[in-house]
Amino acid sequence: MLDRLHQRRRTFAAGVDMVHQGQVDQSAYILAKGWACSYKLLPDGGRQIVDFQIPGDFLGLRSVLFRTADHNIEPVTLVEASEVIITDLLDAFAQTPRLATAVLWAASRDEAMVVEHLVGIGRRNALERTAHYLLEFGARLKLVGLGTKAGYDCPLSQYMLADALGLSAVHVNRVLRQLREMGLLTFQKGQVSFDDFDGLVALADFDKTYLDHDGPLLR
Amino acid sequence: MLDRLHQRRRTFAAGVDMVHQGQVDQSAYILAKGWACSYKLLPDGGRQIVDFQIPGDFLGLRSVLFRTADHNIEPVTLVEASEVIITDLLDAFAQTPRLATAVLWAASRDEAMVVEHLVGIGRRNALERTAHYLLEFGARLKLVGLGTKAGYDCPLSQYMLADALGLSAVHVNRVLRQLREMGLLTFQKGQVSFDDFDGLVALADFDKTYLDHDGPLLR
DNA sequence: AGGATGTATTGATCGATATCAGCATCGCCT
DNA sequence: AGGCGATGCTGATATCGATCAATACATCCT
Repeated sequence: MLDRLHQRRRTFAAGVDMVHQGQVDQSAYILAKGWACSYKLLPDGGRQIVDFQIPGDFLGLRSVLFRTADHNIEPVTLVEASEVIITDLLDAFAQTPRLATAVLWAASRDEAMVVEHLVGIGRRNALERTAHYLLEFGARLKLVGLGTKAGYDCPLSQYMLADALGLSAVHVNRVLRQLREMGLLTFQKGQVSFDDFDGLVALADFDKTYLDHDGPLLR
Repeated sequence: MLDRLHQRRRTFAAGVDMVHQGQVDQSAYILAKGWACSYKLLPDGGRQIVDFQIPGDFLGLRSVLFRTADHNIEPVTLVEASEVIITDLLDAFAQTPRLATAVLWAASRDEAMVVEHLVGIGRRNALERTAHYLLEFGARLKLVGLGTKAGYDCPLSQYMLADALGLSAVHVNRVLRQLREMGLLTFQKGQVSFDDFDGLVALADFDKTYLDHDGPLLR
């Protein structure tokens, strides 16, 4: 059903916003290739990255529901995405009510991730938080076949990681070094390697099941 | 339509969890009276409050969709809430597709609030963050007729505020004092008074429109 | 009345992380 | 080849907010 809603495939260059705050009436997408990030700008020029999107993720749904975007979306790498005409999607709810539940479920999963980041930033220190974040990517990428228990390709710079973790880039660098020296994980040259997966999970208090809730309506 | 889904009215005493992490198959509610909060516990015993719910808010929807709760919900005051049988709700999507859109919209609004808190905790200092939070309550309460531009009743202790803001209770106390001494707002005896609304908005970089997006499907 | 508990308040000290500064490396552009 | 911007890395110092400790004041319980 969802497949029928896919429209033309579009590509976006890295670093050029696909959506920016305040923009109205833009489209939603399903990410096919590459990474993107959604973020908010602050008056002091800083930014907070709210989430990264990887292949398979829905993108821009909230902006469409609100008619005007409340955040920016920027491709981290070259991105390919299929446009979804949202009126078609909403109309489809009438014929396929389960689709509505599925979309609602996907939105809830997104919210759960944001909540997890909120908890991380609010109550975990830089080391735990960074470990948790990189573990989460591992779990998400594995779900779509882009990562293994050993590691994954990660196109993020330390600056982007910092904006996501609420840290300075300098401190991210130190934390990564510390994780490396503790023998837990190595992030170098665009490659994350889990050197001691269980140790990491323990340090970060990572819930290995938190992303594999049952899909929508399985029972 | 939603009204037909309301079931028996239930009351919950302050401080006794309505839902706790890991619990399966519990219900969702619509809050009729009182305040509640959803939070996550951390292994070190600390907690992060993710959001507060006020009358009119949906509560526990995510837990139901996931079948197992990923957070706790605790009444802050004596709470009255109407139970919503979730299978009824999902079934209703078939007859009333707009209901699905409306629920999706409500979920997105919740997510937008969590995102705003994430930005606050990640990139705003304690003063701005506290101001922003208290302004947001003002906006939300005004929407349901429980607050005015001048202020509102707020049953939160400084401890709860601290758990929501990612601060220590001691520091919340100092921040509140500072806001008071700056002539911006007073929070005492369960009463928040905006002494200089515009000054607060400026300090907190508060987007006065961020909660009055058009409702779902207005066009 | 007396004690327990929860909350608000303030001071003193400590520590995690930011900020500033500088250097090294690499790919890209001309 | 040379220059330049982006990124990674490290040291020195500054600052915000945590933590510890103590007091005051309620309310509730006995």
